[in-house]
Parts: sequence; structure tokens; C-alpha cells
Amino acid sequence: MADAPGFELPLLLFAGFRTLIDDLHAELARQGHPDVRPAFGFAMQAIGGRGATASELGKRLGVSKQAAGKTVDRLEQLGYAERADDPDDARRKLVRLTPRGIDSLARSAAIFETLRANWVKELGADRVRALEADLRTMTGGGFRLDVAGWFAG
Amino acid sequence: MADAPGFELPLLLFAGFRTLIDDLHAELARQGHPDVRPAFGFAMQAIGGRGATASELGKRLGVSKQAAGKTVDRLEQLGYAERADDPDDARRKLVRLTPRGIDSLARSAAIFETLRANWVKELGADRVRALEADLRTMTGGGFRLDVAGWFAG
DNA sequence: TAAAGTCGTCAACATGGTTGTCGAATTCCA
DNA sequence: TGGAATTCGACAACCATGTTGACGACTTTA
Repeated sequence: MADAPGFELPLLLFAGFRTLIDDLHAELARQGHPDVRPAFGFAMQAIGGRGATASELGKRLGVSKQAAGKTVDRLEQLGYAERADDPDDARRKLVRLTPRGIDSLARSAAIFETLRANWVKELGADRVRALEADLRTMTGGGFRLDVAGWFAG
Repeated sequence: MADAPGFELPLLLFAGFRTLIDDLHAELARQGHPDVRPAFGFAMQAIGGRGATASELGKRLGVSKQAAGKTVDRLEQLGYAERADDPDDARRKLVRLTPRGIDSLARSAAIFETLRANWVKELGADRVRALEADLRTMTGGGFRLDVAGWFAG
């Protein structure tokens, strides 16, 4: 059997990514978080449990502080994050996840475990481990969390 | 060694996709196509050698005909596509790739072969074939060509 | 031939990215 | 210690891309 054409490799990788993210959000919606968009999950992950300022968030996501601020606006509006004044530095405003935001992150982590377990059941643990190892080799393991802007430019 | 946490799997898949697409566009830029954005490559692929109407393009990309029309505007503006009246149906306008558009597609195909060959050199042909086969298993092989809108919603 | 459907476009809007600017607050250093 | 440099968050203007809704022009169909 001939090798697959080269252009299939990126499409397959994206299809895998997309399948996992779509499954995650379908299950999140079922568990009470129908408003979480993929972009929000990435942003909340970047905010983390200890909170972050808009500038820090921008650096972590690879976007400008202004763009990060807009994302925070959106998260605040949906009840997943809130802003609080920093008592030590009056310029800063600390963005923190609300209990609802933390809940969605915890559920996401659990769902990702389930989804990976599905892959293991389907492909076998060795193949999944090999797939992860190979991708780590080819990508250097540096995770960039910005997605939307990168594609459209 | 413990298994990787579940959330790494999608990040690794996306990192692999992104690495390939970034490498493609770096090389495309070197070969005289610095203006091609990832989204344009997908759109041109969807237009194909025989051309398409804006409505068809929208269906293939999974977006509205209006959004497809805007993408065509952009491709036209950059010299990668052109619109022509359909002699058989005065409502329709056929979008066709210009020679420059066709050139960028041909170069993309060649570059993807080179990139896959790099993966084979690094990982071995068996591992790359296994990776492709596993991803085909988990995704059903249905390629969706819309990317940008899906993520941000 | 009249009604229904399709095609492309325009308009209005949402989202999310960019750069530039700015006042306020903090840090640095001579 | 006090002025200069830096940093933070916000505002504005702009671009790119998506959405719906509407509409005129043109088929297709009943």
C-alpha cells in the first residue's frame, strides 16, 4: 500500500484535535456548561487557579494585553471570571476564576481523561503513548495556547 | 512511567498541525507566496482546479455563502482567484483560481510531501503510517475544511 | 405564466485580533 | 529624594471573519 499523500498528515492531526475538543464541549454542555467555547477553555486554563492580570494572560496566550482584556470581558460577562483590584499595586487588576469557572476547568480535566481512555480502549495504550511521544518529538513540546488569531492572521 | 494527562493529547495534536502549517507557510513565503494565510490555502483547496461558485464554496467550507464571498473577495484582491460570469446561468459567478493560485496549490502539495518525509526521517516510516492510521480510526476520516470560525464561535 | 427557489450582494452586527495613545501608579536610579 | 522610565488597564480606530436578514435578478417548476 502506498503512503498517504503529505497533505493528509496535517488534516488528520487537526481532525484529531477537533474531535477531542468537540467531544469535550458536547460533554461540558451536558454537564451544565453550554456557553464555554474552545477559546474560553484555553483562556481559563491560562488564568489558572491563582489568577492573573490581563497583561500576564496576554503573554501566556501569545496575544496583546488589549486582546486578553477583551477575552476577560467576555468571560466576566458569562460568569466564569471576575476582576478584583490588587491591594498591592493600584494599577493592576487581578483576574480570577469564579467557582463556576473553576468547576468548568475541573470538569474539562476529567472529561479529557475519559476521552484519552477512549483512545486507549480503541487503539491500545502502547499506540496512544507512541503517538504522544512522536508528537512531542516533532513539536518540541512547546504548547502555544493561541489558536483563533493564528489561523486567520 | 505514568501516562500523560488527558489534556496533553489535544495540545499535542494541535501542536503537530500547527508546526506543519507554519513550516508550510514559511516555505511558501520563501517560494514567492508570502501573502498566503492558512485560511486561504484551505479555501483554494476547496475551490479546486475546476472552480466553484460562492455558494458551493460555502458548503464545502462549512460557512455561509456570504462568508465564502468575503473570502473570495480577499483571494481576488491578492491575485489568487478571479470571478467570471457563468454563460449558462446569469445568476451564478464562477470562482476560478488564477495561475498564481494554482502555482501556490502545487507548491503546497510538494512542500507537504517534503514535510512528511521529514517526519519519516525522524520517526521512521512505520511510526508515521501508524500515526496516520490511528488518527484515521479515531476521526472517521471526514475532513472539515473550516477552522477559524469553529474555534472562536 | 405565475410561484417558488437559487445566486450574489449589501447592510448591520458580534467577535477577536491589531496598533497607538493615554492617565495613573510604581519602580529605578542618579 | 525626586525625576525619569516603565508598567498597567483602558479607550479608540481599524481589519478580518463570521453571522442573519433582505433584496433584486434570474432560473426552475408546477
